[in-house]
Amino acid sequence: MKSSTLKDIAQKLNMSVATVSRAVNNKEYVKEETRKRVLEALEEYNYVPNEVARSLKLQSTKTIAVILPDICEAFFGEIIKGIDQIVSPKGYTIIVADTNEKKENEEKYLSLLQQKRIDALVFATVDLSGCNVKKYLPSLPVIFIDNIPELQGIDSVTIDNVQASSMAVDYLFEQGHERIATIIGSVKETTGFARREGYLNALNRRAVPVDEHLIQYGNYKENDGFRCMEKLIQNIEEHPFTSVYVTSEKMTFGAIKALREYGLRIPEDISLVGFDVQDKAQLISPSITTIRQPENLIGSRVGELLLKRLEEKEEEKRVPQQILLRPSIVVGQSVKKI
Amino acid sequence: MKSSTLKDIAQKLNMSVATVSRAVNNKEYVKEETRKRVLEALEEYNYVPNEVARSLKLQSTKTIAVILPDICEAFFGEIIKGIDQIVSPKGYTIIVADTNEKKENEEKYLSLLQQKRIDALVFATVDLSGCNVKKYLPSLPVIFIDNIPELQGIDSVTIDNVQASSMAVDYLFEQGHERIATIIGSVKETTGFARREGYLNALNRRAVPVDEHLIQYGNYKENDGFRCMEKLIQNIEEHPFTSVYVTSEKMTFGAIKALREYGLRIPEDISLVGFDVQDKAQLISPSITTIRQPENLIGSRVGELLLKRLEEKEEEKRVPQQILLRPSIVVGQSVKKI
DNA sequence: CTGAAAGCGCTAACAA
DNA sequence: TTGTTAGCGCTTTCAG
Repeated sequence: MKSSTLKDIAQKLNMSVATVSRAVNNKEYVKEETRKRVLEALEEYNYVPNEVARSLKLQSTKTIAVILPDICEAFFGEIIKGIDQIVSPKGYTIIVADTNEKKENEEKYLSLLQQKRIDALVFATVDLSGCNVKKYLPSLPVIFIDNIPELQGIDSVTIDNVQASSMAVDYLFEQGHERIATIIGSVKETTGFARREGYLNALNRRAVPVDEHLIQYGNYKENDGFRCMEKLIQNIEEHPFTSVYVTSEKMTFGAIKALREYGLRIPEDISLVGFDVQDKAQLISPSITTIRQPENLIGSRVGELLLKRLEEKEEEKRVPQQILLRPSIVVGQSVKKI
Repeated sequence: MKSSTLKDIAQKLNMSVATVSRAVNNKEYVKEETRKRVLEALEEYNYVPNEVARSLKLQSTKTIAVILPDICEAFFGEIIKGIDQIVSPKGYTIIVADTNEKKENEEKYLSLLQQKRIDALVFATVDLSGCNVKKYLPSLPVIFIDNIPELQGIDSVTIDNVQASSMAVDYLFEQGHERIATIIGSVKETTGFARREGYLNALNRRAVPVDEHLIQYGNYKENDGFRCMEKLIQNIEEHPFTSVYVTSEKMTFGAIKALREYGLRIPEDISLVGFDVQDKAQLISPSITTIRQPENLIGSRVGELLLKRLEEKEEEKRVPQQILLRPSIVVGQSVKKI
């Protein structure tokens, strides 16, 4: 059965569309009896509100877009769920745009979404210059997650990456490790930079000298983790270490493979702390001690900030927020006490 | 800078909105010079087409919704990517709705999406009666994936689940196994039913008698896998088996844990074939031999079917398609040759 | 409390 | 080739 419009209903009931509209939207100034008649008619004639028309009139689509590099990463999935929990009760829908880690796709989606007149944007960008969003920033609430571009006055929700690294290194210290190697992502990105800071801070706090050879830089891929670990192993004579802290999930996997390939056992020979390692099945052995981000919390904080921005009238006065959340450390069996 | 409308542009250029519209949309009947003037003005006055207005006029939002039970499952992530690859070049955007495996959320989203006037729907439902979509079916292309409700005349894209089970069981036969246990999902769902069929067929083809005690039924959760495996193990004296075929990823994990808990080694004591097991890091040992679905292909076939349906005029004549795709078997080290 | 009418931004039939 | 106009379905102001 075809659905009908307000006008259809109004005609059937011999009233004006204005009245029907008011009744539908539970507005005041409608006689109780009128409202009842309308509500019944809605059922009868199968009325389904047309959000498109409404959006056009109200200049708001009640739609939030999330642009992310890879929807298959459980990290983003959890965040989307967290956002959804908060915003969907308020009638917002989420559009997901997967860029496959390509900057040009970011551009493409940004333009497309602007045409679709989204109300707000959550952005996990790979373009740290952020130049491709700059033009939308004044007109649209944008919240960054994961990596944060080098822009002034933006909103973001992330974990405290400095603290994350400190937690990892402190834990290794507590277990008796002093020679701690690390594999870091690109320090051009905020995550990489901050995670190195946390590592250095933790060493400094204990007055442990930094051995630059124990710091390897990759680009978040599994391969980089492998390569970096390999390098560390090859130099282990001159630059010995008893443990390694790897700062992304994929690199952690790569590092583990390298250790296996070189016949080094975890944790007997080398202790390891990973990052973001998700082992739903708990089938990896030994189980990996890892830093974890509170994805769901990130999502709900994003959702809350989103709603706040959406309600604000004067966007000029908006004071940008950088929300930092606490990471946690999940202790497994990959670190040996010495 | 605020973006302008067709009307704005028309005024600046002293022409009618119709002409500007034609120029913008690359329609015919526009003098070359006029077109050029318009195109330049678009830049200058920062024109961004308003898809909302266009949707209202054209009665099409160029939006496809995907309703799924859990966006964190990589299975669905890959499918979304596959769909996106096909439909986004045609200007379609994807809305994702995560139901958290709850039927009531399906209802909620269905209604919401109807209001948003989506053009088509991809549905991984948990409601096998399918009653909640029935009312939309005539007016909207709907394609089912994963589970298929018991409805006549619907479109779907899935793997051939009968074949999947046959492949698993045949492989075990080839490795010398004759006493093959299995853990099956709910046979009320099409996936569970078909996977059991495949198992039974494979046994029949080799004239191996079916021992009903070797077939356990769970509900796709990890816990079910554990419980079923436990039951099999406890009855192993009266109903011996040398291998087990588990028909979902989560249940596979549960089964593995049960085997470990009972001190049974894989594959030395019991061989195992899993389903959908994704071991990106290849860190599970032994690596699991598993049936795999071609997620990306499922996605692109869905995308193609979607476009076809979207282009068709007369939906009355639509002949429903059930597309069955070939699963594959990934051989690991969890099956012992005997 | 209800109705008439304008208008959100766009497309397309029709007229010029 | 261009312009005029109606209208997609809705909300909201203003009058009644």
